Amino acid sequence: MSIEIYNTKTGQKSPLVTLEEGKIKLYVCGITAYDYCHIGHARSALVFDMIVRYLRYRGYEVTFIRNFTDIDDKIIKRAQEQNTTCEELSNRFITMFHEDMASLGILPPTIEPKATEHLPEIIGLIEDLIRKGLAYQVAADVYFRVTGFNGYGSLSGRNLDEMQAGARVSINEKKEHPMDFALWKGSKPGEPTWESPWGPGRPGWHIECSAMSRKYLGNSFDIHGGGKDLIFPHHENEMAQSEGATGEEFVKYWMHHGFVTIKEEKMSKSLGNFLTIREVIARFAPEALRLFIFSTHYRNPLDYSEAALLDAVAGLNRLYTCLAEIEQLPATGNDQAASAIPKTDREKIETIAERFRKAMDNDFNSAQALGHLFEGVKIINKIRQHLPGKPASLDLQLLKQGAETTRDMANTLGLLTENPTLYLQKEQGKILKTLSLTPEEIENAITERTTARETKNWTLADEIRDQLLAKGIELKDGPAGTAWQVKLP
RNA sequence: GGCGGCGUAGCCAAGUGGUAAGGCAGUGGUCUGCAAAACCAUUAUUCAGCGGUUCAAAUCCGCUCGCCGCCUCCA
Repeated sequence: MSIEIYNTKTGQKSPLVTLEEGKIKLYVCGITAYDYCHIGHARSALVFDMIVRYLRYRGYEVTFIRNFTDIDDKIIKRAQEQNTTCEELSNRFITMFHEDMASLGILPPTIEPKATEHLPEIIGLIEDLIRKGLAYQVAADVYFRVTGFNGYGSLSGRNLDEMQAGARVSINEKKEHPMDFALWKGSKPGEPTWESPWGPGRPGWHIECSAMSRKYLGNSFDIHGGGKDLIFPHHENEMAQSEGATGEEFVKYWMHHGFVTIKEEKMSKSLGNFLTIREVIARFAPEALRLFIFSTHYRNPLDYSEAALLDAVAGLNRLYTCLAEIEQLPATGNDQAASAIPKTDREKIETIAERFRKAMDNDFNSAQALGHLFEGVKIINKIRQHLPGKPASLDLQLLKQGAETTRDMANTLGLLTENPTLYLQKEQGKILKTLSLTPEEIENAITERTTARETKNWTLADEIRDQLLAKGIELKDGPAGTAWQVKLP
C-alpha cells in the first residue's frame, strides 16, 4: 500500500508517486523573522516534522527545505520601531526560532535558506519572467502580469473576475491589472537595498520561495507545504512565477495544514490572541504539546485551551506509565507454560504497527494512528494486570514486543522518545519544585504517619495523608512501606 | 459578494456506503485498615435539522440552521 496525500490543488487524495523513486523533495514556507513564534507556528513545524519523520520511516530519502523570510515590510517596520537594522532583527528572531524548534524536538531541515542570501537567484528569475513577457517594470518596481499566465487561480480555485468582485483589492494605478503583484520593489530611503537591473530595491514577498526552491530542489519537486492561509496569495503567486518561468509543473502535491484557534478564533499576531511557544513549553512537556497537536488531523482546525493541554498531559502519562510498567516485568518467565492471552488480544497487539501505518498512510491521520496506540496500551495493561505469578515466557515476550512497537511507532511522530521511568520522574520533579514542600518534609510526615498507623491511629494517619494530598502529594501504602509521588495532572 | 471547510457522547476526536476507534472527565469494581495511584469495566439505537437515493448512510445528493477560514500581512 502506498501513502495517500490530500492535494490542495486537486482537492482530493491521491497516491504518493515521487518524481524520483524513493526520494522526496519537500519545501515548506517558514517564518517571517520579526517576532516570537506562537503555537500556530509550532503546529506548522510539528506537522511537517511528523511528515518528514514518517516519510523517512517509510523508507524515503527526504530533502527538506524550510526557508526564512528575512526581508519584508513587517521586518522593516519593526526594525525601525526598535531602532535596529533588519539584519539584526531577523537574525535575533531566527535564533529564537531555532531555540523554540530545539525545545520542541523538531528535526532540522536539510537546508534553511534565507531570502537575503539569494538575491542573484531572485534577480535572475525576475529577468526570466520579463523575458517571457510575464513581468513588466513600472518606475522602480517590477510586477508579475497575472493575465499572462493562464493557470492563475488554479491552486486556490478562484478566477480573476471573482477576485476583483471581492473589492478588497486596492487599486494601484501603476499596475496593469489589480491582481498583478510585486516581484521587485524599488526601495525607499533608509530601507535595505540591493542593486538590480531595475535600480536599487528589494524582492517582493513571493519571489524568494520560487527562487530558493528552484535552486535547491529544481524546477519541479514533490511536496510544497505551509499553513492554509498561504494558499492565496502566496502559493498561488509562487506557482505562477515558477511555472511561468520554467514552463514545468512546479509542485506535485500541495499540502496545507489548518490553524490553531483560541476560543474558535484564528490565533494570529494581528488579533493579538496568541501564546508563544516558550510560554507553553514553560508549563507543559514538549511531547504533551505534540500529542495535543497530533490528536486531530492536520488539516482540521485545532482549538487551544489549557484544558486541552492538560488532557494531552494525562494521555502522555498513560502512555509512558504503560511503558514503565512493562519495563518492570521479569526478564524470564515459564518456558513450559502455554499462553494465557486470548487470541483476539494477541492479534490486536501483533497488528499495532500495521494499523498505525495504515492510518498514517491515509494522509497522515495521526489522530487515528494514536487511537490505535492507545487501544494497544489498553490491551497491554489488561494483560499485564492479569499476569500470573510465573507468567509464560511467550506472554512476557508479547507484552514487551507490544510496548516496543508502541514506542517505535510513537517515535515516528516524535513521541515517547524519552526513557519512561525518567520521564515520569522528571514530570513529578518539575511539579515538586512548584510546591511549597521539600522531600524531607514529606518524608517526615510519612514517618509520623507510619507511627500512627502502627498504633492504629487511623484518624491521625488519614489526616496526615489528606494534608499531603491537598498539597499535591499522593501516598501509596504497599507491602514495603509507604511511597510517595507528586500528583500529575 | 466569491471560494473553501466544519457541525459525531459532558469535553476533545477518528470514522467517506455495511451497522459508531481512541483520549479526558464521570460512574462501578479490583487492591487497601480506609484511601490514593495503577488497572479493569462501563458511558451515543445514534452522528446539527428536514427531505431524497440505496437492500443498507454519520458517510452520497438537495435544502435549512449554526460556526469558522481565505479573498489584505499571516503558520
